[in-house]
Amino acid sequence: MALSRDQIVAAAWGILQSYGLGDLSMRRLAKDLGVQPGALYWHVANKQELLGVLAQRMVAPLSTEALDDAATPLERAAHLTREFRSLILAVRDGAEVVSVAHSINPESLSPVPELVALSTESGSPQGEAKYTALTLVRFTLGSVSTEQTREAMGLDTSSSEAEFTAGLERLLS
Amino acid sequence: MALSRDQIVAAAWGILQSYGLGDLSMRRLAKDLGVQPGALYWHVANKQELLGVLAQRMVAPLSTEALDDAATPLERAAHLTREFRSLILAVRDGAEVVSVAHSINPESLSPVPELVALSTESGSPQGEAKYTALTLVRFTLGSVSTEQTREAMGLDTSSSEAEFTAGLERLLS
DNA sequence: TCAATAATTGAACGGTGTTCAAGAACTTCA
DNA sequence: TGAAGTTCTTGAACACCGTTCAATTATTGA
Repeated sequence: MALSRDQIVAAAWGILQSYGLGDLSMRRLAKDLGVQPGALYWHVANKQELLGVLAQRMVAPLSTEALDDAATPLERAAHLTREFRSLILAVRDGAEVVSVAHSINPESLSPVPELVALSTESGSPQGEAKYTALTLVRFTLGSVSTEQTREAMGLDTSSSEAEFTAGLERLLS
Repeated sequence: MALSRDQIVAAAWGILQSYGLGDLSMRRLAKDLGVQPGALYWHVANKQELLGVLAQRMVAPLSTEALDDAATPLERAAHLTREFRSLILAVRDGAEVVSVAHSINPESLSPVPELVALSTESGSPQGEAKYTALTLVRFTLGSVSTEQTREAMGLDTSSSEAEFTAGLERLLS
């Protein structure tokens, strides 16, 4: 069967999930697909583009997140941020990958647009809402980055969740 | 003259400052010092250890930061966090380097201990103070990481300072 | 069937961190 | 001074990395 872009992305996703960014090389990817490394470059411009796709895939569930209308915008923002943390935490080196994607496109990558909407809905002026969203996302990325670095080094991460929750509460009060 | 650990650190600092983490390879470092790469490993265990020393060097000015007694603890915390941002922002890829060091030793790397002290001084309970400090540092690292990634890609960074200031104010109110 | 297009190979370019036997350069002590 | 011991450096190798590109093979449409 012919190689396809989707196949490459799927294989890359698998390696990232199971072995981490350190093992996700173009050569390893090619070997897993039974192909020479050069073949990948017909379907994908470079490694960074591939990582961008993986980042989008990681946060994709957020845009279809069920928005419980019973909850207040503030509660929904908290829930969305928690969900964001869970999604990137579940993929090895997820924070590193999403961090670059966020940097390139801070205002359009989930959950920033959703958080801006919620913050506006709860009464913030336009500019303020944007700042709130960016602060939430950058704090979360910083936190998960620390947690995953420690995980990769075999250090204790038992306090990570409490630290994240404390920060989230400070930011949403 | 004999090669020394300090000499290696100094040369590494120079490369990081002027050319960034991408150019800071053990081979490049050896070449700059007029030595074979293997020689470095007599003085330094590995590259990561070296980066740890560079991270400490970057935040070192914070521990001797003049603490203006006229200001409130809250104002001093804000000032210290701003200073932290400036220091890592001034070194190329500074956020990336300091982020790893912070992850390995979250509670002893500056400015965390200093921020804990200030937060306690201003009336926070022990546990709360720690959370405040960690949140401030992780938000700052997330912010500067974004800013430096954009810088390295030639993207606009003119809104970075305002975004940081907005987040800082939310966290210290 | 033949030409055009799409996709893949194989090889190379110029790197990377790290290890280690061998040797050189100093020190110490007789 | 000379031998022994320690400290430091070399040179080569190992096992990788992202990316490019001419040549080649598959596939498709006429």
